Amino acid sequence: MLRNDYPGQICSIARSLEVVGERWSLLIVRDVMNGHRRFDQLQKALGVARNVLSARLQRLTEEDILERRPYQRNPERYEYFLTEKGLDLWPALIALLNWGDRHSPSPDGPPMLIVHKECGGAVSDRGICESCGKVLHARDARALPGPGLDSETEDAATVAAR
Amino acid sequence: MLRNDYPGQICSIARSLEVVGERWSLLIVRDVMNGHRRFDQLQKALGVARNVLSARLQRLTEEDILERRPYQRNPERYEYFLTEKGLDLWPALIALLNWGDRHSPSPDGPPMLIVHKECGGAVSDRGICESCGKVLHARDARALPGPGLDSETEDAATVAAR
DNA sequence: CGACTTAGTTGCTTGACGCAACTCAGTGTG
DNA sequence: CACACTGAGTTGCGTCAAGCAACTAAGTCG
Repeated sequence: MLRNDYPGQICSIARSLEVVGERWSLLIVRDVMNGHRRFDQLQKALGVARNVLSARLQRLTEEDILERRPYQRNPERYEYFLTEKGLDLWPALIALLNWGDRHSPSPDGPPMLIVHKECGGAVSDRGICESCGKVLHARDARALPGPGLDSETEDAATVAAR
Repeated sequence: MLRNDYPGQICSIARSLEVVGERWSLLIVRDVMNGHRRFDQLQKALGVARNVLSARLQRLTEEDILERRPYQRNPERYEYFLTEKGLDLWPALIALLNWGDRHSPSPDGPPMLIVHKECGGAVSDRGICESCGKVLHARDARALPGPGLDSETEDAATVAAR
């Protein structure tokens, strides 16, 4: 049992945070959503310590949020994918993203935009397309670099936009 | 500067987590939403160490998520209230709550139910009333103890339901 | 043959958290 | 008057998690 539990808490929020409330966990989920799938890719994108990344990937895999699939043999190499449970974290990520944009705005606008793949509309804080009104899910949306992203971080942006 | 930052991250999710991603922060916000306003009340409800609670309340106040107001003098005693910024975390909390209910269900059903004050309808994972369809905010909803709450924790439930 | 790649693991250090005890100002009780 | 109690913290100490750097393992490339 890891230490990040909340003993005595019966609420589902607490139960969720036991799993995804650990430092880096949600950012790992976000990056896997944005197309980062391999250990080194995630490590470089996040700047997280390798041992911590290793521990988180293991925990997230155990919790059925990520799935570890081999993509080659000799030597065995693995990629990480989101399960349905992992993809279902999308509304929470969107809520946090919009909260950040609204209350700690960067001077030039949001660093990352989320748009509805189908119609290109902006996505609201509730994960709803503001142009067509549909309630969206992780697969319906795409992240694009926003105006608040300064030039020195362009490479990170282009990776994230894939 | 506290350690819980994510250097090199430009994303708003990371910026949000710098503030509310610390252990206990979101649970404190949840409890203040549910009517806990005083130090000892929060400490007992959460079971968090007093020094940690003290540090979190200070940080959340600095970040303008909570507001500290005196409710008596001699000796000075304070209560904590949510600011608009704090109340705006509601969609994120609802998303996490619903994710927990969906993916790590307790045997007897959810331990806590969120309902629309006005019409009593259930609240969806997007913070939308399932009976009247309105997009809700923190003040429009109320938490009630759910069927998954076992008898031994009834006192916590009644407090949370206020 | 040595350098590079990928995916980790190991060892060490620092810092955050948990726990218990203490403070401080005032109130209530015998 | 002495003593216990309340509320809101603060202090000190030990432990566990996170950061950092170096190392391993299996295979590929030049």
